[in-house]
Amino acid sequence: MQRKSFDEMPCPIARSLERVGEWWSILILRDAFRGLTRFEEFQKNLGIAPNMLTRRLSSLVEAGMLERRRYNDRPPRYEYVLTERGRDFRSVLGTLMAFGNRHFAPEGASIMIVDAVTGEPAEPVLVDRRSGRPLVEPDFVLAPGPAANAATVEQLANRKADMAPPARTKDSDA
Amino acid sequence: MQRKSFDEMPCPIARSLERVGEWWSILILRDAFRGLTRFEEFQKNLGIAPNMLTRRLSSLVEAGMLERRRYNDRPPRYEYVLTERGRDFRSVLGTLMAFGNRHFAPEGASIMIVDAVTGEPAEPVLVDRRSGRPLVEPDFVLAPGPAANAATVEQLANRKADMAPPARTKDSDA
DNA sequence: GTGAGTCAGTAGCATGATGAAACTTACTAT
DNA sequence: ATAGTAAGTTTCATCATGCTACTGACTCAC
Repeated sequence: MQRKSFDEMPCPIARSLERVGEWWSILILRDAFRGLTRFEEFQKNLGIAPNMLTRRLSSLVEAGMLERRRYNDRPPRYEYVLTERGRDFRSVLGTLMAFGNRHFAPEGASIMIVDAVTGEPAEPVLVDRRSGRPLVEPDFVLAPGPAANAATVEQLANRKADMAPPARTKDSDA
Repeated sequence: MQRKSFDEMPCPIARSLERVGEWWSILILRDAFRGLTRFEEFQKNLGIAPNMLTRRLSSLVEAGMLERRRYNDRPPRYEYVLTERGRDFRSVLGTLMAFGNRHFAPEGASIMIVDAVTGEPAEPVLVDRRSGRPLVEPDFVLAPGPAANAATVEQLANRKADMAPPARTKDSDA
């Protein structure tokens, strides 16, 4: 069975995962952010099999996250560099890193984001750019966007308090 | 071949992906944030095969992201609710949603985060909680944490400008 | 008290994704 | 001419994914 595609789903999370959700893809992007560009560099650093690396790099190029470019003509040699879209993935990696450090690093953080000048560790939080307010539960909610379909609208209407713990009501009225 | 484990890697991103990086897992969490709790709800909404759903729910429970709890005794019925750790995954979903909306929603956003009062769409950015400054390239950099191993330290030392485009130097001195 | 429906799964099997190891191509360096 | 490097491709085993059908334990309508 082919892996089911998320691409038809109207959800931006599903669409993103369709491009970067495969095994290895995100780690390749992580390494690209750390400055790796060459096939061999990725291969050594990740311990990935070369055939897998070929497939993942190709799909990331196809998704517009990486650009494959020849840096040497004879012999032909290629490197993979982040595109603008790829660089925009930074915030996702940032939150994922922070999440991992909070929950899966019992020995303490092994890598973190720090102030470039002071060296002070940063504490990444997601906020609204304009107001600067953190995007947390009661202040901000999920809502259908301009391109939402009926199903999305209905699903969101069914429970506005999208991040709420178990304030279940359906049991009674179903 | 068994899927290679990321768990031994000292990287918080790799560790997180080990728990939530499988196909479907993140979409299940997304639905949990939208208020779904029951097996059947997930199954219908995602269009996932029931055996896959069973496996993914179990692994998310094992990872401490969801809690399986009995809400009915006769017959035994279970629901899956986000744990504290699971709720902490919110920021990752938020950035992923924003990223997907920016790059893979040509028809426009179908779902977004809005101000609960005004309905104004939020623009999610990642900032340092204390200073409020956005976590972007020249101001903030990656650095080894207290639990970093030698390899991590060296890799980061090799290129401090972690997000920099192709300012390659290794060609010349290698 | 029989049949239909609901909920939360299991079981069986086809197919495709993942992975290890070996091999290839096209050069450069000694 | 031999070894080494960089960027892959090929082959093949095995594991994960996915579809369909089925089960178990009940509840509710008639």
